[in-house]
Amino acid sequence: MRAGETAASEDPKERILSAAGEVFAERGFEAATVRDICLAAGVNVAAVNYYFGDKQKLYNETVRQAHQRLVAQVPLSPWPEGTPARAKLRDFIGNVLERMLGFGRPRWQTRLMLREVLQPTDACRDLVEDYILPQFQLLISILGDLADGHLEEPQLRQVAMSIIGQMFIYRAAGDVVGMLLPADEMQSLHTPVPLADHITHYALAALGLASPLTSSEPRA
Amino acid sequence: MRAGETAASEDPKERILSAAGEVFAERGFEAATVRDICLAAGVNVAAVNYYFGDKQKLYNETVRQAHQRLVAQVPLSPWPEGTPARAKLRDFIGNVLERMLGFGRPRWQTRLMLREVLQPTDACRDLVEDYILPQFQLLISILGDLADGHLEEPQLRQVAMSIIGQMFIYRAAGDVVGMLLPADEMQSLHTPVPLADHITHYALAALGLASPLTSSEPRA
DNA sequence: AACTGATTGAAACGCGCGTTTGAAATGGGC
DNA sequence: GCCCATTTCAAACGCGCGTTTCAATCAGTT
Repeated sequence: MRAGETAASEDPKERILSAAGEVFAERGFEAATVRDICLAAGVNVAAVNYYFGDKQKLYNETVRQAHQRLVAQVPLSPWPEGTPARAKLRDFIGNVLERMLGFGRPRWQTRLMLREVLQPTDACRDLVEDYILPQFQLLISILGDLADGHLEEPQLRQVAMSIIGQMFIYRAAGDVVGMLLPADEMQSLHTPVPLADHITHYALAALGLASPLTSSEPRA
Repeated sequence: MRAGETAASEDPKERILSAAGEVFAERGFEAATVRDICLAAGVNVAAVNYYFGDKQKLYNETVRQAHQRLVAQVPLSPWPEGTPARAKLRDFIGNVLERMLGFGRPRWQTRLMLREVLQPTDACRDLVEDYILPQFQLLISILGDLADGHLEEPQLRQVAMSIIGQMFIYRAAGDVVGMLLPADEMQSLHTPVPLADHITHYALAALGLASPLTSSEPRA
């Protein structure tokens, strides 16, 4: 009866992982129930223990898989040689924002990662080493190119953290951000593309590589 | 027998609220148990229901009280007239960071607020209106003074959100930040005072009101 | 068709949770 | 000293959770 299903996968293990991703991301480990996950996956409650052992192991596996898929679908250095550093910066920021806030890809993957960042469990160390740290180092290297020897590593890291913070708040505290801003502005200025422009310009101006935000001259 | 207790309050209602604050902040609403809270408060399990009705009402009351205490102890405009805007900016950033990251005051108060920001419940709307929005508007007005008419309100709000994001990440994702930075640097450069200097300078430089981060000239 | 190991299913188990109970303890007013 | 409202306490209740059970079903082999 493989014509009966609409969009569900054949393999029950896959279906459970996918449903678990959504439920864990939405409600967190504690509040998510095995029964809800199994209902969403269309399998019996016993299936979780049959395939994964227990709820904790299912969670670990869900995080591991979500994290590996994220790593796989994010190329680390997509630029042809000779690309100007400021173009790389703009691209980097745009990509991260698109991944964090955009509507491509299932939302629950990054939401699950966010939960780990906000309140790390055992699964977090791998996530940082495989996914976050490489991106952080890429940003540092771009900033190093931009500063051209005028900034020490510690200062580069400070600037990098500033840039990440500016993106992070929209993902982590989006609801409250929405309460602080006019609704129309939220949709026009605080979405991936204009935000990427702003954060990039803000950084370049602070580094003396673009005109200050207060002037209307073209960028240096 | 008021000499008998060491640091515990007399009033059981107070003791429950205080214990609940710590436990809710540490583990979240779902994972926190009424039994743990009562054990920490040194009262019987029935006391929660006797004084507050149920767990949910206790949580609401805990958030409400933590939020009101925060509001009460944060003066909104502590500057004498004529204080330069850039000094106000440095003060504002320093104060927020000190409140978020510093070791004065019980940690659980801001941690509870953070939980509300990350995943708002009913208690969040009041928190935003009474506590966060006024601070946000104060920051906007400081930035307005600094920009001196060269920036429109929407741009001011973008810059304000950038500044808040730079502080917020340290509070919300401190664990992961610690994994990305050398341990000694975390303690020397990413603590309230040096961070406030950095974020202030970053903003002023971006606004063209201080020398770029890449130069070693004194600030303009 | 019969056997066999892997998978599914409905029902139940034990446990810890929030909550309730009803009696015991407490303490101020007469 | 007694009364009565308030507060405390140990014990229990009902429920939903993660987990287990074991019989039913399925799929591949002979």
